[in-house]
Amino acid sequence: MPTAPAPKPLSQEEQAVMRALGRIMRMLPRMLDADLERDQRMSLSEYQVLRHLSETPCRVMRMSELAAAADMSLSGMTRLVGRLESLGFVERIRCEADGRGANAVLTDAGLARLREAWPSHLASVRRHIFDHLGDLDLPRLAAALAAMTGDGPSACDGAGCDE
Amino acid sequence: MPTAPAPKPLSQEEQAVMRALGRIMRMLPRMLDADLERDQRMSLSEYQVLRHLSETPCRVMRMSELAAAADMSLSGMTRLVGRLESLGFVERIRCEADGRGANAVLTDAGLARLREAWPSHLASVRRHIFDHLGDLDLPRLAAALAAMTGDGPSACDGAGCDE
DNA sequence: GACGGGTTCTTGCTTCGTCAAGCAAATACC
DNA sequence: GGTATTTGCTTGACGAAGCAAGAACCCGTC
Repeated sequence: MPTAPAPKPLSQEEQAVMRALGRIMRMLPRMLDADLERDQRMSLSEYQVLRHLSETPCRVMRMSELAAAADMSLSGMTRLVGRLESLGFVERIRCEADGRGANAVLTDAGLARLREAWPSHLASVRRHIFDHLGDLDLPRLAAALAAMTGDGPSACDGAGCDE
Repeated sequence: MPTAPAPKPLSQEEQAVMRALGRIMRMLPRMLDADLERDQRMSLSEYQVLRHLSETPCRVMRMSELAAAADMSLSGMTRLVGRLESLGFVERIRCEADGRGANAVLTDAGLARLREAWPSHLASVRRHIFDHLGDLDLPRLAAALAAMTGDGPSACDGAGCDE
């Protein structure tokens, strides 16, 4: 719809939400990333990849899975895994069943690195996020946030899902 | 704290919040930006600069103000305003009172462009965000979100503040 | 008046991530 | 089997944004 017919403007309350959301979108990633970079010499995206791999049965994931899990393009993931590979944290091995596919495997060094970075990142998350949230109704907040990205209110609530 | 002493891990509920928050951080900006790019051939950051300028008394802001308002580095803003200037939407004029300073001024063309893009962006915001939020308690949500970026719960709630 | 220290912005370089194009393996169809 | 299409990943070219260093300027002191 190139020239939409002017939907109704945001209410005061909606504007407040947008203002806060804007800051979240722009600053939270940078704050978490900066902490990790400063304390652990690791970028947030690198950390996420290691984490995703570590949470998988055999510490293996296809490149495409990894890209989807990290909400990144495949080419972006190629480069990111390339960096991690050159650091020795990940190995890329061709998929036996499908010669086109590549599996990213978390190495022991990679797992060690993740375990090393984990407390620092956790502290950062607590400091920036949960410390300010008080006694808020977290499930309700999570549902509201999840709704915004199209994830239905359900997804995987109760039990252990993949992350 | 390079090697923090293992703070307590996230609870199930906290993990759910983080998961949702992660997706918000990574996807919301991209979705809003993609919509604006597709429908209006304008990036979200360009839009924000035009909006900030339009909400100011004389459609003028110092570069540094603008950078702070957009949570961007000054150098990033220099380049962004450079682009907008070359499009004719902004003019950069040296500050009379302070020869170092530069004022970014929104041109008539820039204001027109903003007004043109506005409905589309508003629709995008409604579609991606508020349409999924149902009858949620918006002030409470806004407060929770604002808390995460260090903005105290107060800031400027009631009356007309600068944005 | 000019010197030094602190602003304010700009510029050079680097990094990250995207898109578009390419290559190779797999699959579908004849 | 042999050709055509699709899929999975990588590569090339590029844009956006950051940092660090530079340039232009203000201001207080001598």
